[in-house]
Amino acid sequence: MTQDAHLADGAPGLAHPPEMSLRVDVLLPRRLQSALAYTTPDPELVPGDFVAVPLGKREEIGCVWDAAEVVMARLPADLAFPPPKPVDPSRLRPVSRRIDAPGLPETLRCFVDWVSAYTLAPQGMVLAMAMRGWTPAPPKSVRLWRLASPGHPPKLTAARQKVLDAASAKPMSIKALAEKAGVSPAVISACIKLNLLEAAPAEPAFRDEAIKVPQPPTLSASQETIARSLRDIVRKQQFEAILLEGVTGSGKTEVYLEAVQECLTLERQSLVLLPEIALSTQWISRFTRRFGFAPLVWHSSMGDGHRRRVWQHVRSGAPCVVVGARSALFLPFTDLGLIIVDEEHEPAFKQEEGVIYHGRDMAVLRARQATVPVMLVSATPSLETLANVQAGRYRHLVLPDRHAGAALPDVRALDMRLAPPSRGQFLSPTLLSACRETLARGEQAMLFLNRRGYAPLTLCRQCGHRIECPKCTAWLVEHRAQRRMVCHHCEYTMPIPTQCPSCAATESLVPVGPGIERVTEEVQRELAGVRILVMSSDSLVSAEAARIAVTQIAQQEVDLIIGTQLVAKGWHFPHLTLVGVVDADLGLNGGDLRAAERTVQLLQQVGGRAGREARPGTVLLQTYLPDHPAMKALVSQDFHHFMTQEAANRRPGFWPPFGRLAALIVSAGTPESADALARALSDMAPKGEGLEVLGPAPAPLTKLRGRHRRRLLLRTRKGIAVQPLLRLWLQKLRLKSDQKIVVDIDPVSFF
DNA sequence: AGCACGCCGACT
DNA sequence: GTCGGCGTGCTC
Repeated sequence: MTQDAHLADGAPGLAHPPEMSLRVDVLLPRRLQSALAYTTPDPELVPGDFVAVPLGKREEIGCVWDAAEVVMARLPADLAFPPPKPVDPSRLRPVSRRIDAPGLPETLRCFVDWVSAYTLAPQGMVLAMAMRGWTPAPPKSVRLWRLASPGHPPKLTAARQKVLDAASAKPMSIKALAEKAGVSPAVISACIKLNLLEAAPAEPAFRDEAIKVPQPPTLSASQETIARSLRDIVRKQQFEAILLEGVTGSGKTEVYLEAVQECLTLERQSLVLLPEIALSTQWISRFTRRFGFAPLVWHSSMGDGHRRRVWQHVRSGAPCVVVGARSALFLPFTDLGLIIVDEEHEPAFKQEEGVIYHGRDMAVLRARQATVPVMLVSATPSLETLANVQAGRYRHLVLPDRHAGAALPDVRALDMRLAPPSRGQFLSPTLLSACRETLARGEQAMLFLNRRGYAPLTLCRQCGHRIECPKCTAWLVEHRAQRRMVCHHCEYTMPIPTQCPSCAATESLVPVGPGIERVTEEVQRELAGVRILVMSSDSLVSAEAARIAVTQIAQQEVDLIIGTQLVAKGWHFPHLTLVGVVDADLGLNGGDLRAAERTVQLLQQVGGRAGREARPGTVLLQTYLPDHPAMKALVSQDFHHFMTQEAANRRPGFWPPFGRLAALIVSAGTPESADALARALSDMAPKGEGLEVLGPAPAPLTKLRGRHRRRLLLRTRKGIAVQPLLRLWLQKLRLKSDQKIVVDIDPVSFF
């Protein structure tokens, strides 16, 4: 365009005032370390606003972010890091436009900054989690308005009173209200301006279903005492962390739902985190029965429409209860009043991919930033949480006994060295006869084995060859139902070979060890005619399938349940009285720091499925290590004694929670490259008082998905922040194209 | 997502 | 020495 054409457009020509050009930082939901700088003429643009910005040739939606100094100022000193060097002002491009929609609340931006600084994940990746569910153009639905309670009663004209009367029934659109009240839309607008009316949540998803009559539970005296404390805590609206502990079946859920009720009474928002979505079906129906309406459900496999509705509802500040997976922490709550983390000890709260964070720990942080209480709930709390109780940081509330007088199950270890199963079988005679007796009494039994498939290993009897995954250091697991060999660590599968891939011998391949398919076969053989239900991630692929299974069990359409991990969850099976653990030692191998703790937590949870009603339950643990502290703890049911021992084991070495860990997982295309990088890291390792670098060691899965892995572990004393050390350390080296380092702060899994 | 840039192999 | 494929990293 020429100068003349410009003038011809009616521009003020030479008198054109220099366009006021303000600098704004915009964070984009992608792999970006920090916000990018843009310019804008709009002085109204504030942090949190969504904007469209040019990025290369494309246009992207991002969020106006707080200036680097502001971000640094709100991080604690030990998480702060040098701000990125400023870009040349001439390179800045202007923001395309502001998007007219509610932005990200400051509390959520704070949370994003903190999570990014803590986990060392790119800030943009963390923002991406906070923007899931947000779409640039929410479908223009008609805004609905409802009565509000204005601070000061303003002038009420006759017309306005008519509007208020009309609005008292239910939220309505401006047009509908005007018609009903017989006034002009202008009166409605005035009411809105005077805060007599407020926007109702766009789609009140939790009132979608017919509201039924709430059924508040009848609480026992001890439950009521705890419930009263929880309600008091919620009413204070201060940050406080509470451990709510109670054995399986003690009615923890009913009790913490009282806290949720209190939060609803305050007209504020509650967030309940569950470790897995599989759990949510039963939880939702329980909640719905209690409150008469359904909660807002949030997890990663929800559809976009649903997700958008939940996001908008939460953003509107309208009171609600969200139940969800850890990612629900990144919802834009504007009036959060309470966070609950159910089954807080569950390792599933740890996100192991992308942004690696611990849902439980981040929940405590989110609660602190929002100055609201957070309640961690478990029958078998993690050592981390118990240490926080011990240190006086968390309040400890304990539900002493099982609800309705049900007794805790009787737990016995079956020493497999003394009474082994028949050759090629995995169920000891004792366990089998216990199953028979239980079924004969018309009760249900459950066998637990945390191993999918037919057998964990397929071996050639001729040459000793083991069938392995070509991409991972792992055996392929035979899945007879699918007629395939499956790798449990990557997507690799192959047909079941008819001859040995190594020596070509036929009929020489034998299964070694049990998986639940093999146990199922054994039960069919030993307990003929028994109605079996298999519960594993292979057999229950959807929430619907899980729901049907639970109903079948409750209605006694099955006699015996065989399951993996999945059966350990909070299910309530009223007729189940016997739980058999096929291989109680399974989780103890592998040199994991928390192997024993986790075994006790898992098996106690599984055992807790037995005898939840009138008839007493029995738990039988098949073990070759009956003297292991974990087995002894399960038999004596003295969880706290065991955890005291665990603490004593970890304290001298400064293992968590008495010190801090960060894992560096090095991976490369070749073993040599992986070794070289691991050595380079090791050579440049930070040194100093109270810190130690362990490794490099081959990661437990030396090869995973075709990549060769090594592991280093940074262990520091309490009070030494690992993040600045790691930043400096990693800054020093340049990675080759095939090399990668993943940082895992506070690792939970050692794989 | 799309493009620049750099490393490495093949060819004039 | 130079061309060009492809893989990584940057985009403000």
